[in-house]
Amino acid sequence: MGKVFGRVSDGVFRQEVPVELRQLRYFVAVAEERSVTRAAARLHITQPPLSAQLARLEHEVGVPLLGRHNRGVELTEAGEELLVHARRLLAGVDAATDAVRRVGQGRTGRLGLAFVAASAWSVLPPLLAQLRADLPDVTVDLVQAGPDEVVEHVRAGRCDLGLVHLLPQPPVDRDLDVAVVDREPLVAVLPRAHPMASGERADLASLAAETFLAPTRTPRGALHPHLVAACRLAGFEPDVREVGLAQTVVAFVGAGLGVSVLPASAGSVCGEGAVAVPLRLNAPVVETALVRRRGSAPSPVTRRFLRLAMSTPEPDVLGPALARRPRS
Amino acid sequence: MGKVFGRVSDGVFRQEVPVELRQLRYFVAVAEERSVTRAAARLHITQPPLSAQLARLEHEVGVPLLGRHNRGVELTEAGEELLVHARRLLAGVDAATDAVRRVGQGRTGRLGLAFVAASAWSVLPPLLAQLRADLPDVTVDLVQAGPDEVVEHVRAGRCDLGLVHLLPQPPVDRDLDVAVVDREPLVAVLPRAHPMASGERADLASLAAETFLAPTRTPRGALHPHLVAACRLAGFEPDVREVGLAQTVVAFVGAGLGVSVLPASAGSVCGEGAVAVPLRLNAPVVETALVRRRGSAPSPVTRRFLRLAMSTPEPDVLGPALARRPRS
DNA sequence: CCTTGCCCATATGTCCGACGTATGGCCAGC
DNA sequence: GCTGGCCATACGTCGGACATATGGGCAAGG
Repeated sequence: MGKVFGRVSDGVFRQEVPVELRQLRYFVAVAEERSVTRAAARLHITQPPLSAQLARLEHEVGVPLLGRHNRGVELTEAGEELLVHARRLLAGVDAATDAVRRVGQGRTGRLGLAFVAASAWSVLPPLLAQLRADLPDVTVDLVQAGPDEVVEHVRAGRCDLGLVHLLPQPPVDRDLDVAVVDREPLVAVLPRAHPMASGERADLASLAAETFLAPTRTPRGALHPHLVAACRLAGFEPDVREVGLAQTVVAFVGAGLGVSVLPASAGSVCGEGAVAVPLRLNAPVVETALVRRRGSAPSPVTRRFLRLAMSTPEPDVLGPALARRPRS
Repeated sequence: MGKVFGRVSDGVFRQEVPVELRQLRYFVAVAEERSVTRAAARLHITQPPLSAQLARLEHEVGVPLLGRHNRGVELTEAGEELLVHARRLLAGVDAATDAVRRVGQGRTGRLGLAFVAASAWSVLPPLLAQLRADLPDVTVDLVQAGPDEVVEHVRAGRCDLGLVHLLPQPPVDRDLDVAVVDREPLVAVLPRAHPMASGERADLASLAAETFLAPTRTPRGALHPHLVAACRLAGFEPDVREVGLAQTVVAFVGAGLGVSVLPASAGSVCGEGAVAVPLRLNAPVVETALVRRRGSAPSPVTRRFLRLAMSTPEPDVLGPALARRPRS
């Protein structure tokens, strides 16, 4: 063991042979078995290489760790000290790999999610509930914003995902990935006192003379174009008045200021004064989608969340949603 | 690298390839350099094996840790997580080896030390002071006891070391190691009013008629036999009265109950009524020694303390003490 | 006292894996 | 389109980790 050259005094000839985890694992086994032979059996190796690793470890640390007898080995004080540290370190390695694995699998982490207000009526709550149930260690940073701001947040990387309604003819965004997570038919939103409010189905064409209330028109705002498109499909050009958010539209309809055409989920917030009535035929569909910046790879949490959103059967008025694009 | 059989999907074929510290060290270097090539240079290896180790680590953890570009690499979220853990673990390994080394070198630990009361006047205080100065992280468990109990504590392994006076003709203890740490001449202890108390030197023979006070006689008690031996050397058999500990002897002498012969250090506790006077000639010497059980190897702290005690020039009335038995 | 048994250390051969050299592919910048 | 930088792959080499075989030392038992 002792080299012919070099003093035995500690520190000399410590030629940078770092400690390895294998040695710590072996040492713990030997310490627990109080025997090299039994430890070797437990480690599924033979005794000589285990002895060699122990000698190596002792050389690296620079102090004897084991007292050898003919009945086995005993720990020196330094060995007892090392045993405590080694157990802690090995447990730390396991915990670390677990933590890293969890992050890598998206089971731990943060998700920045921008969404338009209207989605809080429909897809967002069940999505978040599912997320909390499946991935309790994922923190969601929610940002409510208008449609344009949502897309801008995603483009700028400030949010991982955005939740918006798609336009009737969605533009091709080269830099965005789009995944539809919900489809809703449009419905007529009428004052409770309206003659058509009590009917099973509403005939859009017969509303042609009414004042139509719509959310504010913006480049990415989809509800306004959907309203206009629905009216045109029914054969007339609506008299549109912009009043802000969809929820404001519903409130104004309730106040008798006009009628509107909105996604079906708007019916859940109609309150006292307004009612939602399905359209008689050819009800256009509004798609709600998650958008993601395409440039960089999605974070593990993002991937996981997307998988969740695509695999979850959404409450879909039309029927089972088509899960698009299982993986890129 | 990939075997012909087995899917590439993660998790399959995780055939128990544990993470090694080398990989963590490499990974930290790469993470810090944000470049495999630069990290390889820093690690004094070439780039390909470093890439291989990284791939191996990623395979073992099961999730990608690095995003590769043509300008270098970037950490994934899992990589960032691992970086934190890896730094902590590597620092933990260094701290652990340091701690173990300290224990192994006796720079940290506990020392059980039994001692006789009289040694607290002479060798013990400077020894403890030296210990606190040189090895501040060593805790000393002090046990004061009679000579027999001290030896018994050491024999039973309850104390690492014992500090006792040696008998005039010390018995050969097969199972004990003895290291003399101090030599003191015997002195006469006289009442201040005693005719001989004012002299430079005391003539023991002329005290032959006095009552001699001595510590209680026990098998290992050395002071009583030393007193008797000194008197016999002076040519008379003393009239001895046992009164307990050496400090009691001094107090009784001060009270005028008799005279005594004790190690020179007794003079430092004589107080008002008693004085210590060197003997005229042939003053016998009392040796104070550390005793240790021979059976088992001494603990690192014990070794270190013994080295300290042997190397320290003790305040020796005779002159430089002979350091006996540097190592067994 | 000698034998037996157990356990750890040493010697030696084999093989995997860590490393080095050479090379290819990919992407940015000129 | 060419160049340069960077990472991955291919392949040969060598050290080290492991297995087999053997030696030595101590305790228990004859």
